Amino acid sequence: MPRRHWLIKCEPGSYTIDDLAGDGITSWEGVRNYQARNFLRDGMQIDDPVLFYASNAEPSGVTGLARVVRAGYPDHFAWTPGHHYFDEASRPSSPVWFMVDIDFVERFPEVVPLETLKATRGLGKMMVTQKGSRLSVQPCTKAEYEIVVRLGRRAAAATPSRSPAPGRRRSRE
DNA sequence: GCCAACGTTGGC
DNA sequence: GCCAACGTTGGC
Repeated sequence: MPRRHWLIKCEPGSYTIDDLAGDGITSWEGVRNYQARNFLRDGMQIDDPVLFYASNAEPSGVTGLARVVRAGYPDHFAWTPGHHYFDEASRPSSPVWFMVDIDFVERFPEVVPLETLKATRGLGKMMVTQKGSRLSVQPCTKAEYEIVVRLGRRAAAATPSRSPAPGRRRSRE
């Protein structure tokens, strides 16, 4: 099967690429949307590349890369009464919700903002750039993934305010 | 904090 | 099975 590529969203108040860098491997539980569930359960395979997207952020955008290290398995947090992710409809004998494990790969020097994604050639059809796209687990194409990676690795150089071009720097104040 | 877009629930 | 009401997501 060809390698699949993904984008996962999380609000910085919950989890960030820095948290992932610190944790290394983490479980990705708590997704409570059927379409996203299907991608977690049926789509994500070990070693699939993942874009890590910060939503509701300033700015929102892709902050780094992760990798699937465990394919879909039942979200057992749904079975713990009182837990934030508890759902009485899910049982060990017939789990409703699924999760994966991901591993940290890379933190971009700067976030690649949604605005940049929208303005970048080749990303016009990417799910995350569509209006009203709320899915927290999305597939993307290999080409889209690679474009975003290129943007992410160049982000620092593309931020003009950060470092003036050498030739234009004043030698003395 | 606003609100548009979307998903889910439940009355009928 | 329709659809209004409601809840949530997430850009802005």
